[in-house]
Amino acid sequence: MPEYNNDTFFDMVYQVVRLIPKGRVTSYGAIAKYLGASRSSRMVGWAMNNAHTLQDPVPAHRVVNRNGLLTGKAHFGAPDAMKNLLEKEGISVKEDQILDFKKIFWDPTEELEIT
DNA sequence: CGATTGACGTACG
DNA sequence: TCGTACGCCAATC
Repeated sequence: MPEYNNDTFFDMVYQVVRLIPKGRVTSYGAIAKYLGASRSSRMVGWAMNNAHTLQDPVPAHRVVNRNGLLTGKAHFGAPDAMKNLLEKEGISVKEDQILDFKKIFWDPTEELEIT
């Protein structure tokens, strides 16, 4: 059974992802950059992978790559699970590509201030 | 314990 | 503009 790995980076990723407002999305790199590890964007993806095992829900469907492409949709079980969740929040998705991505993009480095 | 992989992104040619 | 190479760190093989 998975425990709460409050190491730092991973847990911070989970927290930021949970802070993503409904109907908004962000990118792995944006989160990594917010954490001060812009070059560790891959770890954000790994965090999401581990997030699947967490007890607390993590809206990983609101996290996409820099292109606004649903690269992680394959990890949701169903091919359209991620797309369904996004559209359910009012986000338009076409061919695994988020429409108006630039518009609904939620940048933690701007929306959230580093305390 | 060494090599490979992974939900990415940037740099370089 | 497109394709390839590398970095980053942890988990898995």
